[in-house]
Amino acid sequence: MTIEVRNPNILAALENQGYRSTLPRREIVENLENRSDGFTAEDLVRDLPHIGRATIFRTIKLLHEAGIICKLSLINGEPRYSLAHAEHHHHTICVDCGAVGEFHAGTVERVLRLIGSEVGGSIVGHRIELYISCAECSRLNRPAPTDGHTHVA
Amino acid sequence: MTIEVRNPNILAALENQGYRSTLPRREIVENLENRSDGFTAEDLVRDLPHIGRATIFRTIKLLHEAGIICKLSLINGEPRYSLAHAEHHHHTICVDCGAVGEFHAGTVERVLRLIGSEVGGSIVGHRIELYISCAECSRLNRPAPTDGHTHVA
DNA sequence: ACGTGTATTGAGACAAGGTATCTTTATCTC
DNA sequence: GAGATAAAGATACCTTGTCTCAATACACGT
Repeated sequence: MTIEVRNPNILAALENQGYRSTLPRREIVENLENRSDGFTAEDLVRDLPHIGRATIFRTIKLLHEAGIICKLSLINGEPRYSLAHAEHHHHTICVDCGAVGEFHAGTVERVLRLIGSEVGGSIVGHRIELYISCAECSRLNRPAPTDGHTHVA
Repeated sequence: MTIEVRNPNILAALENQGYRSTLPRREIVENLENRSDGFTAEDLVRDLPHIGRATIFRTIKLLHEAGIICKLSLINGEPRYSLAHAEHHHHTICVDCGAVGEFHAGTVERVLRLIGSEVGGSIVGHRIELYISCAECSRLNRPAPTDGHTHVA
């Protein structure tokens, strides 16, 4: 059985790190590449029913550790995954349709570094998520309500 | 049975919103006020074994919705809760000891608002978490390693 | 102080997301 | 192709919550 992988870079990256190129991994990577929005582990489980649940989760973890996919959380904390396109970035997440975008802002990084130096100790990392109602959704829907507590910019 | 509540404001806030002041709620609020670090729901379940699990979770949800506690996520996504001290703020979380701090940075808010306007649509909210090794932990431990993927400032 | 309506509780089943274990299978290397 | 070993599949289990429903406890009017 042959699976056509549009972008072999991901598999190559895994192989360079000593991982084997197996059929389930190829199928999962192929499935990932055909997605534009954020997805859940269950999405993959449903799409690839002949692949075991554990393998799906193991592969997601692998890809996450390799920096190939990002794990992000919706406004209510639900997890979502998304293919990483840039090196260092953060995400905009549409609360209505779930579309995920990437952005990078040097200013924000600088300010966080400054804050880190003020509190002492050392900075390990940071997480920034910007929840939006995307252009299309906010045109269609009435303006999305805030939850009253989430930090609205 | 009388429970001494150091800070009656929290209960008052709930009562003002139409909620009853029950014994379990008083006990949970009291327990919360004696904590400085982030805590899990299971911490409360363990500390207050005579209160039902469901009630612990229901009360946490209630307090969260009322803006009295914040829900935040560790670097690996595990949930933690923390008493809110300021109105609008974000958190520093020590990856070694779990200590939670608050900060506010107008610059970051402004930049995020700007980014939101660039992507179109409307901003619903944002989440910012700054993972650190706090002053004490980074003095004791060898410098905390990064996970290689988390966005290091 | 005392019923009474209703919010809340407790117990336990259930759900989502994920990990551990253990046997079998598939890859890679020679 | 054979052999060592990584990885897969099945399944049990874990964590963090949520739902249901009967029993209880608040708060309010009198």
